[in-house]
Amino acid sequence: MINENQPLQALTVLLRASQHIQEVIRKDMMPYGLNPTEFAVLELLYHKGDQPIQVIGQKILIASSSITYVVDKLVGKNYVTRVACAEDKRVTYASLTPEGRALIMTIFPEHKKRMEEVFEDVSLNELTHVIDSIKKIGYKAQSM
Amino acid sequence: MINENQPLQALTVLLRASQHIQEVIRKDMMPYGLNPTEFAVLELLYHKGDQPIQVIGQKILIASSSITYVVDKLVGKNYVTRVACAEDKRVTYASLTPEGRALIMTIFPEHKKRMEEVFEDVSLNELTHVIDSIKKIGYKAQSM
DNA sequence: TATATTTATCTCGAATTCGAGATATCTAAA
DNA sequence: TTTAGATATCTCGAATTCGAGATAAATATA
Repeated sequence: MINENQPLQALTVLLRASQHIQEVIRKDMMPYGLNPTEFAVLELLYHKGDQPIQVIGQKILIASSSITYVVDKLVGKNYVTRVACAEDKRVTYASLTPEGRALIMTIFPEHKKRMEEVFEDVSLNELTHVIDSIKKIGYKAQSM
Repeated sequence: MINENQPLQALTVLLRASQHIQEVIRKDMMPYGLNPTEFAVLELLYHKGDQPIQVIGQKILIASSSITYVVDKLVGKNYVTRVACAEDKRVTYASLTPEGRALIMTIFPEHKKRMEEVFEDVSLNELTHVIDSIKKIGYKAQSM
């Protein structure tokens, strides 16, 4: 593969790697009865605190109507509650329940280890460069 | 962000970039009435020739039952036909129709240009390293 | 103040993807 | 040859995601 088709090769490699990683996450979450989106929401709330539905959608790149569905699921499993915003009555926060917090505190360290595994064949120095480059690519794509 | 959480940062950056790129592709294909999966199938057939349903699924990482659905859609649009395999009667090939070939021959050069745009902020040398690293990461994830 | 616009969430129906199981065919082993 | 297991495709129902539109609330403008 020479330079001519480098961007297309980069595209393929990038998208396939993402799919494989997402598959790892999907399998890791299955025993907990979570899909990757539900996990992403729990992780967001755990690390960033209560978040408006709207903001969750922006952070994990999912439409607001889809977030409503995911939060419904998590509420049904008693991992999340909806909390009305006092200042702006249009806004509803999603908030971890004690059960939700306990679950994500169990899952997250395992997830972190697994991701260290995924990236273990790439040196720290290499990974730093990769992050820089992929950031540029992501920003560019976002702006298009 | 120091090294402690580098793998998690890499994960986020990688998955988000992929989502943004896929969104670019989705929007680019919309005027042609194709979704990204349908485009991926047409592109595969265009570059690799007729392919068994099964193989298409492996190449674009989609379940065989989903490929059946996608190929049905493309057959309905008259871009693809099913061709029985003479040697192995279990196998059905998907094959581009003249209309399908004409369409992908129109779309593909535009797609290529767009992807060059996506990656234009990263030098060729940089991109070579990125491809190497992401390949390693993808292989690792695939093996887990 | 009254009206128009924007924003946040939700409802609803459609599209896409999946997994489990069915069917037909092929291959290997007894 | 017959049987058992493997393989390729498809059917079906469920899960997930989306976009369009509805509703309520906040904000900006006349």
